Amino acid sequence: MSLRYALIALLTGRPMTGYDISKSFSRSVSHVWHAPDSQIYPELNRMERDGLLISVEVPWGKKGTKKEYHVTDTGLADFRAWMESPLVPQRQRDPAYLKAAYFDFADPKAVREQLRQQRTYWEEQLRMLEGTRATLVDRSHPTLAARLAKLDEREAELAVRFKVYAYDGLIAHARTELAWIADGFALLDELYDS
Amino acid sequence: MSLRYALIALLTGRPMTGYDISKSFSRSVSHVWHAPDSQIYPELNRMERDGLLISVEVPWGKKGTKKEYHVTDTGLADFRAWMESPLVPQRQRDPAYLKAAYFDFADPKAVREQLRQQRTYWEEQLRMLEGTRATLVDRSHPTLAARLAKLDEREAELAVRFKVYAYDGLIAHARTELAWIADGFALLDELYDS
DNA sequence: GTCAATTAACTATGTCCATAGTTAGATTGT
DNA sequence: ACAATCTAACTATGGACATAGTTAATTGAC
Repeated sequence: MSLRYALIALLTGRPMTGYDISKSFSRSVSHVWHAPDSQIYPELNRMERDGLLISVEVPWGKKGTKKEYHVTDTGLADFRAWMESPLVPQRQRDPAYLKAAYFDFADPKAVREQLRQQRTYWEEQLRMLEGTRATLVDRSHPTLAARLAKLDEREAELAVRFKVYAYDGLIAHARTELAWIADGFALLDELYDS
Repeated sequence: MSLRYALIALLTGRPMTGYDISKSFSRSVSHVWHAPDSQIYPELNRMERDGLLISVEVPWGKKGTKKEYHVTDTGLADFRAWMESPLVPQRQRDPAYLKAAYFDFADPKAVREQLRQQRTYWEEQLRMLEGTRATLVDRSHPTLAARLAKLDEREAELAVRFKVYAYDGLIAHARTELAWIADGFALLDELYDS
């Protein structure tokens, strides 16, 4: 159900086509919530059916048209209701921890290689998160900027601070993963090399 | 596909019935990997069909029987292959971060209440993780103890250290969440109260 | 002028996962 | 004696999600 609210959240910034949304998801939104096209398009249709969004046909080139989705009052009310509803804690389901608990079943070289890949992945994540965080702070992030244009300074301040707060959480998470990976290398050195 | 390997991992400790496994999952295993009955039983059947496990009918009481699942050599080889295969990074899909990014849409009181609930949840998680970690270190954890009985001291040391390592990662994760939640309270104080 | 890349909007299939049951024998407490 | 609880092994249904396509118009590069 969270995809629905991720979509409303994104569309509060500015109206978008399914394609725009898909691109946003594969760029910055996926840091907070990942979804592929095959989930986005059907969900947009269901949301329009449920009255949370309305689509407006907009011409595109000479013959083409595209559908721009706008959040309705119902959609916004639904979003606020969800925002104030209790959070369902996520179940643990990260294969990295499962594997780590059984590293003794694998060859140390293969383990080291996996840790290197994990480190590369999280370093890249961290770099991207810090990059996006900076565009939030200086208000140059495109979707955020569109939303801020509709708000007064006090509201804009709140919107920016909470987005930065969310990114700070993601950044802390990435740093924690990297520290854990570094501990993993140290543990391998201790157990297999010396 | 990771459920399959979580099941083999668990069964390397000792043979178990589906019911034993289900109980283990709702106790300690769910820290590393969560799964309900409705996933466990069908997956055990598929794994037996695929030759990764064999089930042995064991009498239970006067008339009843139960099926005890054992890991086959094929199953163990499959597990080792998975352990050495590259890890697929998990996509971000935690509603907590999505919500945090849009806290300005919710009433500050409702936000505070959610942060309190999150804090309670993660404090409880942390308490349980630290409790289980202690039973790993002193080797009193039942499933681990069963597995250690089959290993020599060197192998046992490795098995224990990697399990503790995995739990240390989970504990660090829980602490990071708690620190982020504390930052959330501080941010609310700054933005709404003073 | 044409060819590749991009924009747009999907669909199809299968697995994963959550919620909520069911059926039946065994054990324990009173 | 019998009720409550536990052990055991499921099933049914629907939604979430991944992977991998399809079709067609538009725009930009050479």
